[in-house]
Amino acid sequence: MSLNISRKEPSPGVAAYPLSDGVPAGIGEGENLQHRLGALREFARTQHFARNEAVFQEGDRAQAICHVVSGAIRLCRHTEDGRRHIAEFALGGDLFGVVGGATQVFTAEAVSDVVLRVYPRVQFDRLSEREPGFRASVLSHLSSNLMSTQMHTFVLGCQSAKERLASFLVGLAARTGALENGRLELSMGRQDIADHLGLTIETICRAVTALKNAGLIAVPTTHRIELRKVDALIGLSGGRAIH
Amino acid sequence: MSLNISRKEPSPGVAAYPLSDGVPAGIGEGENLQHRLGALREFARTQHFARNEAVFQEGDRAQAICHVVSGAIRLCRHTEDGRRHIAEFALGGDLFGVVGGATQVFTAEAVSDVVLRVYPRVQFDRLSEREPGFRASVLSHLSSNLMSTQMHTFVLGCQSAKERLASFLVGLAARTGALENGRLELSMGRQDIADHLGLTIETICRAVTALKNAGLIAVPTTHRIELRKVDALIGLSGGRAIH
DNA sequence: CGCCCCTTTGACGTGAGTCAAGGGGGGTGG
DNA sequence: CCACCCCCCTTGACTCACGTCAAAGGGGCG
Repeated sequence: MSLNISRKEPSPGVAAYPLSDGVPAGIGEGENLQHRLGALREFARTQHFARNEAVFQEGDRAQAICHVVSGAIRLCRHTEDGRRHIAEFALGGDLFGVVGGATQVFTAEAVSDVVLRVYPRVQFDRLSEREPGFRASVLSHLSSNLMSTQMHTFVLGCQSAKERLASFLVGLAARTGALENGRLELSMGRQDIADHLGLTIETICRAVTALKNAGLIAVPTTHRIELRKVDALIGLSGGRAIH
Repeated sequence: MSLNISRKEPSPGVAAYPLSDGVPAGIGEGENLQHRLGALREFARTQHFARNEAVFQEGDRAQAICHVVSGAIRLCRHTEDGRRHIAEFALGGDLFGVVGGATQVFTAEAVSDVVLRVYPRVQFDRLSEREPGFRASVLSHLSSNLMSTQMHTFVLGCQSAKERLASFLVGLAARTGALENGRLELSMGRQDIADHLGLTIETICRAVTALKNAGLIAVPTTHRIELRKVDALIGLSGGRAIH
C-alpha cells in the first residue's frame, strides 16, 4: 500500500489536497472511512450539541469516533496562559476523534449547533482488527489527515496574514464545493479563524478587508464570503489549499 | 482506534494490534516499523549522500523507503519565490519516504554526510498487503508522524521565537536521548533551524544568545548545545516537545 | 426597541524581519 | 605547520507586519 493520499473527491470529507490533481491515486481499497462506518450503524447514536458546547476535552478518555452530520466542530488545544490553537475544523461529513491514544489529544467544541453520529471506539477497534479493508481505510484517513496537517504547517511557517487567509478560504471552498460557484459559508467566527491561522482577530479582520478592497472577495455578511477572483486567491495561497 | 502515538522509547509493547482500545500508550506492536523492515533486508541497498546532496525531490516518483543509518536528512518544500519550509529532520534510526502517494511530497536533502538503507517501495507495499502486523506498524508510524506534525503546528501557530527554539531543542534532546546528560549535538545549521521554525536565521541566533544569557543553555561550539536548565526549557516549550 | 456580542477600524507598540558589517572555525593549499 | 579563505554564524541598526489597546459600528434576538 503506498499510503496513497486520496487527492481528489471534494465533498465527503477526507480530501487532503483538493487542489493538486493529476496523481493517479487510489488508496485502492475503494471506500472511504466514513462510508465504511456504516457497518457499525447498529452501535451508533445521534447526538446534538449547542454552539460552543464541548463534545470532549483534551485528556478525556477516548471513547468515541464522531461523524459530523451537520454543523461544524473545532478541534483545539489550550495553554495555561490562555492561548488557543485550533488544529482543524470538522465540517459536515468529516470524522474526528479517530486519531490518538487512550486519551483525546484535542478538545472538540461545537462551532455552531451540531448533529453528530457517534460510534463507540470499542466497536471501531474491533472492526479494524477483523477487517483489513477497514484498516486500510483508517490508514487512508490518517494519511489524508497528515497531508492536511503538513499543509497547515507550511502555511503557519511561511505565509503572511493575507496569504494565510487566502489559503484558508481556498481550502474551505475546496472542501465544501464552493470553488464551483464561489459562494462560501463560514460557520466559524473571526476569532476561530484567527486561532486556526496563528493570528489575532484584528489581523483577520484587516486581511478580510484587504482582500475585499483588492476585489478578490466580497463579504455580503460576516459569515458569507464570495470568491470573486479564485485564481488570484489560489495564487496568494501558494497554490496549495489548507484542508 | 488507539493509534498509539507516543514515540517514547521503551516500547515493550504487548498488544497484538495497535488498534486495540485502552492499552496503555506506547507504540504497542512489540516491533516498530524500522524493525519490521528487516524482513526486506534482502532487497535493501545502502547509499551514501554528501552534505546538501538531494536524496529525492518533491514531485519525483516515490520509489523508496529510506532508513537513516547515520547522519541527518531534512524533508522540505520550496516555493517559487524562494521560501523554504523544513517539515522534519530525520535522524539516525528514523524513516522517511513512507507517507505520500505516487510522488514525493517533500524534497529530501542530506544535512550532513548521510548513510541510508534504502528499500524499494514495491516490496514495501507488497509486504504490507501480505502482512497485517506490518500494516499495523505502518499505521503506528503514520500516527506518530501525525502527532509530531500537530505539535509542530501548535509551535508555529502559538509560540514566540524563544519558545519555538526551546521546543525544538527539547524535542531534539528527547529524540536523541540528550535529556539525560543535557549534551545536544546539532547536525543542522542555523538556517535549517530557522526554516523549520518559521523564523529567520538572525532571529534564531538572537534566540540562542538570549537562552544562553539566561543561563538555560551553554553553547560550547556552534553545533553543540548543553541544556543547563532543562525544566525551564521544557516550561518555555509549553511542556510539549516537537518531535 | 434596545441590549449584547461580535466585528471592524484606528492609533500606537513591539517582536521579528531586513540590511549590513564584522567574526570565527575548519578545511585547503602552500 | 601555518596562513589564507570561505562559509556560516553573530551582532547591530533600522523597518515593518502584526499585536495590543481602545472605541465605535452592526446585526440578531429577546
